[in-house]
Amino acid sequence: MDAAHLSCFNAPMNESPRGGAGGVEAGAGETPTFAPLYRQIRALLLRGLQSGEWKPGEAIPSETELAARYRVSQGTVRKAIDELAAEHLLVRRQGRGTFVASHREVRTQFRFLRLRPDEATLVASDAAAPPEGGEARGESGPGLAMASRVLECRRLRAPGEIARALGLRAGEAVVLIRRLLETDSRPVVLDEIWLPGARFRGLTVERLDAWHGPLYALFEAEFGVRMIGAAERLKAVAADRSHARALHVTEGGPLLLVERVSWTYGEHPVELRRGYCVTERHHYFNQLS
Amino acid sequence: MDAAHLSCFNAPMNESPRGGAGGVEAGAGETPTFAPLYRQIRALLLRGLQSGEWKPGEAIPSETELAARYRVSQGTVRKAIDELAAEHLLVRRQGRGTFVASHREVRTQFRFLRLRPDEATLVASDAAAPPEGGEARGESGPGLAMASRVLECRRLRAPGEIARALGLRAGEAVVLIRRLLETDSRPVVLDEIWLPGARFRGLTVERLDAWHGPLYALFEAEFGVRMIGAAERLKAVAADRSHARALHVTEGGPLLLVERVSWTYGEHPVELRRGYCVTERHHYFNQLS
DNA sequence: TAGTGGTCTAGACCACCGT
DNA sequence: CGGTGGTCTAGACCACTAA
Repeated sequence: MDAAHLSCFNAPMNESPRGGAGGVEAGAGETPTFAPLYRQIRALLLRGLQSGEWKPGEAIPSETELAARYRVSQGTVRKAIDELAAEHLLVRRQGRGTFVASHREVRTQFRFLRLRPDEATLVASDAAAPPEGGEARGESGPGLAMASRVLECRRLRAPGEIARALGLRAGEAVVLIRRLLETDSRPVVLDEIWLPGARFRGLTVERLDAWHGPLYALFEAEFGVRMIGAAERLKAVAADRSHARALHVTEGGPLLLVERVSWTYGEHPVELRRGYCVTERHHYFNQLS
Repeated sequence: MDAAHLSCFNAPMNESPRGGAGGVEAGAGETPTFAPLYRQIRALLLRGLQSGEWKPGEAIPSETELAARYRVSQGTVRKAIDELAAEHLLVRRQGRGTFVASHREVRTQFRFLRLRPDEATLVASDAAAPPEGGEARGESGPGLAMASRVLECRRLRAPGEIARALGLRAGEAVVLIRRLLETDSRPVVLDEIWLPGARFRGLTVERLDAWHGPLYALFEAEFGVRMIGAAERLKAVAADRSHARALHVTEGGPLLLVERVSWTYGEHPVELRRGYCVTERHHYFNQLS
């Protein structure tokens, strides 16, 4: 990671024809072929994150140091970091530094868990940052920590439909996890999780059982796969016999089906998940703005 | 709106003890009692929006003019506007100016309509701004324009539960709208919409029938109520007899229930909505990031 | 006390837009 | 062409954090 990667002339603006609203040619055949400086810095930071140069939970270099390294002003680095922080890829902490976001932190761990008990208040003031204090409390917060019981975890060849969603060729190896989430030993969610086999070698039932905490934290810590985004589709469906038995509901009763494709850096899909949820005492929460 | 509203000493920073990370005392008993300058500017802009000084679709003064008016630098105004633009309250248009967001624009009109036909692609590249061209096309885009058939619109006294959600006293006047959304003359959503009577005087079936376009655009244009956010709860429920008849589904079959509380400026709730959706050919879409 | 992110300013130049 | 937002810089000072 060096200033040489920057595809522009990096003298101070007053002496160069660079500045302004436009930008400069992007390096190495990127799609836009033209981007402002701070987006190039952003791309460099992104590369560092993707390559594992800075790992989840670790601090990246200070703004001053990055500015010196890339030969740009601190303000430009700042704007690049601002964007990555807005996307929850980085977390800024005043006085301490800027850190790579991690699913092991309580802060972010509920962004991907939208199922909540009905007692939670409807009017959410999540938008504003919370008072930044309850970081150590283990399991309160908006979502509830549900107990996970892994039913199976096996490797098989990807059916066409799964392969398509994960960007694999049909027949490539995938991992299938089936698990049950429960509260008060009442089953709430039946999950079916598909992962590309290549990235998740060595993922077994034992490994899953030994892990206490969010699944994505395991993926990040053990397999270097950090989930950064997902798209979900929700439907109401009727429970079939197997669902009914696993979830202790009547056959034909209503279930909330949540289909999710989640991705890592570069919008590369790495998980397909189907969750069948009992919504008698829980609901899926969403905030529009 | 005048510089006098600013609760701080507005000389250039080098001559004043203001600058820095902290901020200055907020005016008139606000909650935080302390906020950086750009947040005060933000609050002033917000006040202008809320008071109707600048109406949806109109341009607000230029950054330069606002900077002069409030006696701060353009960068500070800029940061305030950045936040409001990120919350979709303002829309920046290079070369033209900054405009008050409006539900009449196609751009924003699908942010509150999450139900989509199943044919829509799952992997969404919504995150990046679209190539900014198809602004005039009427009804393509991610969501589909469903035909609305108003079943009833009447005024009544708010039941306790409704009053609580809308921040009213039980028994205050509310408007109840019931409507059916359909595609290809197939019913898809049965909506039940509760509004505070005081803000929506003169809302009738005729008024609704005469309006072609999003409901929120009507609210904004005719009643000066601009929706800026909402919280939703989703559940899977079994269709009762009346739902079954209205939606042409079998009694007991699965329906997606979407409960929504939406609010205007100041997070003041102004709508409670319950939608029962048939998800045979449609799904609720959500993007996590 | 030294280092970090956070705020604010001032000024330059640019791309875009309507006229 | 003049005005608007968009980018970039340089430098100052502040609040917060850890040693």
